[in-house]
Amino acid sequence: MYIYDSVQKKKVPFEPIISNNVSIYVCGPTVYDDAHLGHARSSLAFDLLSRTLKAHGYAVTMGKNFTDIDDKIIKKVEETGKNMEEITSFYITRYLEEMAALGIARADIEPKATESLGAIEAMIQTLIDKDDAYVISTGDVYFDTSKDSKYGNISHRVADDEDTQSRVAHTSEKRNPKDFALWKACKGEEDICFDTAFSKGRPGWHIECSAMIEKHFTGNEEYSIDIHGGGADLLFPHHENEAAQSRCATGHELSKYWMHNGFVQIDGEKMSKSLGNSFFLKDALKLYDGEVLRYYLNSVHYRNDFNFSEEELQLNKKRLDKLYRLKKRISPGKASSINKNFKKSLLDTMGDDLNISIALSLIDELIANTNDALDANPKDKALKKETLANIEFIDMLLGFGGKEPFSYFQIGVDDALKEKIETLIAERVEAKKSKDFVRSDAIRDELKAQGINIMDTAEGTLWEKA
RNA sequence: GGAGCCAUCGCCAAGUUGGUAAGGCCGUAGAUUGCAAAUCUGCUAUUCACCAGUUCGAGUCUGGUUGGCUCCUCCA
Repeated sequence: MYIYDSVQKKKVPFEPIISNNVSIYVCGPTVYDDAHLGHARSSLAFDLLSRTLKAHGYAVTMGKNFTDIDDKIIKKVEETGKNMEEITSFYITRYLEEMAALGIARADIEPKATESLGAIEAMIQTLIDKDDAYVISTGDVYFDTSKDSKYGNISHRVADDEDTQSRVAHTSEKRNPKDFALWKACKGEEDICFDTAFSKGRPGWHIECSAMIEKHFTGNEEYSIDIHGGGADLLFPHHENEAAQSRCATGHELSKYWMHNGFVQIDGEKMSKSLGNSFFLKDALKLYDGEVLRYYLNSVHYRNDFNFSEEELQLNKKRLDKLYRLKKRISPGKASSINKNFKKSLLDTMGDDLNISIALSLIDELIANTNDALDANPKDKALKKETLANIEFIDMLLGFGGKEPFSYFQIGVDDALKEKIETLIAERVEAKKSKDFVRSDAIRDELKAQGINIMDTAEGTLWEKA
């Protein structure tokens, strides 16, 4: 299969460092607030990657961290009076619940910064010993970017020391303007800090990921992991710095491939805290089913920016509905074996750097063809069973279409309403029998007013929630 | 100021190595239906922001113009 490597800036054949095994590390969230749609998109992108690799026969080990030591978390501690652990565990739990609602599998390894302090300290000490890092008078530890001749290779930034335009304030004790903090010494007594040989303090953001990767992945003599992922905004400086410190500490490259997902935008602008245009996942999940959100957020290629709109979401729901209508048509039943050509086409297109657009069009084609065949021969049992198997495969590979089809169309309808609907439908069937179309149409309108659409089929009158 | 990405039908969106524009929504004509809905069939970009170049041939390559976004500060 092929993936797009954002360091080489092109689509390249994927060859794992250890045959048939794939190690992926994705930068996870800093747990100081609720996850927004952007977090969802990143998780979704790499979930899709993991599923695709597995479907291609690879054994995948996925790592995704939680940054649970950070300035913003400390700020939250000060604001709320709660302790750090209370805050981080609350948001971690919430994050995992929301990702589960989107059909995202848990990572195999979910390291936290607080649980990786030993590895972090060891890596910093190694760098200090090699003089690739240095301690300044305050106790802060900086990485010396001039010691890494390849610094800049990840983001393709010119490794000059000019950066006169940079908005980063310079610390006078830094050897080079580009040097970044590996360790921040604590300033006051109330600071949350940990003891080390070099100073009392806490880790910088970049070192966490490098240390966690070294702790949990073995890699080979050339690379620590196969694929390092994250949002496009992490390319610089985060991934550049990770790569540099790991290279200097271990003597080999951090990751063989780098993949970055595009942003979720609102009205053409990146969704972010500072712009105040965040759409939180918890709010989105109140309004829409997780599966619909998943389908929608995955409908645009992972590398492209995604302009979120509720209208588009509704249109995408209609597209998903068609899959479920077909499933309704062939349910209940037992799946037989999948259509080989369909499976191959889907695997091939997803294997081409996750070409979801083609994958979705293949599914639309399957739906149309199957409906057509079923129109011609409604009792084609073999086709029904094969289609069920095809849909099972879609669910496994792409993560939608797995629900029981009748319940899919009844999401958000309570039992009382269900009973009322059934009663009205029964009444309408009687009215239709006696050709009382005025009454039957009135019932249909009444249901429609409540967001319930009905359709008369060969199998009887069916209803769905709009 | 520096670096990069993007620009395809009314809307969303595919389009590796250049070879003659997927799919969805909407619209529309029909089949089916008591009428609808659902389903199916047909139609719907000689054209890929603009200008120039390379080529037998470019949405795809090169240069430029315009517009949008992102990174250089925490960020998925």
